[in-house]
Amino acid sequence: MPRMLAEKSDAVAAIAEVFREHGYEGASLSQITAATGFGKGSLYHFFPGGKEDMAAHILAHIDHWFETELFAPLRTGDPATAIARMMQSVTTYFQSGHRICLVGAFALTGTRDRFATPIAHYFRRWINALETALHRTGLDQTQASQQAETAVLAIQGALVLARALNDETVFTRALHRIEADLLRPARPASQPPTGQGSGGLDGGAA
Amino acid sequence: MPRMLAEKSDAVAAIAEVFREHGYEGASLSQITAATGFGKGSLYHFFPGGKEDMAAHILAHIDHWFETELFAPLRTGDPATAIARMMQSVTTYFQSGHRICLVGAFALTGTRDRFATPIAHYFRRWINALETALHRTGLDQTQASQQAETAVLAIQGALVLARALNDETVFTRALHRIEADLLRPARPASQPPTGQGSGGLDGGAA
DNA sequence: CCAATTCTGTACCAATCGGTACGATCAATA
DNA sequence: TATTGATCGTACCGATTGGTACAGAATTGG
Repeated sequence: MPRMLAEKSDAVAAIAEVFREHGYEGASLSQITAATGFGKGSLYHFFPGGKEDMAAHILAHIDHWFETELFAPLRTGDPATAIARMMQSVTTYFQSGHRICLVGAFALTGTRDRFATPIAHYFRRWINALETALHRTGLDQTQASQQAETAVLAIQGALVLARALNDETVFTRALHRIEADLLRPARPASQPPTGQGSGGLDGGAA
Repeated sequence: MPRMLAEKSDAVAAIAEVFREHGYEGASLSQITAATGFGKGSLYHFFPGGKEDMAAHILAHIDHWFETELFAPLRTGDPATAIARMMQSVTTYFQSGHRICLVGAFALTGTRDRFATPIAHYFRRWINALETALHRTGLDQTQASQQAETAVLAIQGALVLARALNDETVFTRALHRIEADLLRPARPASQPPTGQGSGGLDGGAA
């Protein structure tokens, strides 16, 4: 069987950057050919489904990287170490806020409807993995769930705000605070702020 | 002088929704004409600069709305009341997470470079106004600044995550937590955020 | 070596892109 | 009501869109 002259995965990373820059709908094939160095022929050979096929491969690639690099350690490794490693990996991966989260960006436009399943899976697994780690540090299930959701949410917010203000210190400052919150020793059943409770029951999504 | 047959501002709101749906680069003029009901003639009469002109007007409109509805009360009104009102307005404006923040979405793609100034101004003024309110509740300047940045950041993250998971409870849960954090009575001089202290466990981020 | 198969550049397609031109249409004033 | 100038629809422009077709270059197994 003839080996490939070039790797499909070579293109995936380059295309991802085009999507990061212009969004899914805003990215044109000519920009993609320029960024990858591949002609349309090669592109449609690798990705017969066109742009949608490319985006699907990119999301799968991102998902796989986070799974092995972050999620798995959170689920099975030493919790505190895995959490510290997560913050480190996130900082590196997002280049201290200079690089955006493609999954988060996709979630904000109509692109979400096309890729709703992988987008939701990505964040759900991230939150669940972090929740598992927190639970194993001694936090009760409810607090672990809340903290995990809050942390992932804050990372996304940090990416938005750092880019909006064009200030990477916003990102690094936020990540330090998030890490401190996560590694803070478990509090013994702190009383909820009000009787309201904000629907504290588990938020199983649809 | 002939009165206007239709208001420019009528179009602004409709165009904003198109941008929310498809992003700036992904929004086409035909989608805009369909959404507004205006033909290209009217559109280019109102916005001689084309798409970029439209987006600039939209950003100005959003900025003005937030300025009068949120920022001004935060700066001059009763702090606790203004903060509570802010959370209420944010919930309504973003429809509990079903509607995205156009400014935040613009910040994530290359669109940011086109509108860097209004985007940065929007978030900077939001943070500053909230910081002022917090300072007037008794928080010292450093803590007020930190809390304000954290809150605005969390709101943006809540919008991303709620849309990604298609679960509005993520948004409402986050907003309740943010409000509780903001209105929590000032703590007496906890150590500044620069300290990496916390657990003192193995080394933190780079 | 050569054939088989994988890869890749180019030409091409209908459709649509953002934008312009311009005559028709409208409401208000005089 | 006639005039006026803002408002609006439509036809049209060159350029570009996402996508297809296909011949030829590259790379392997035999």
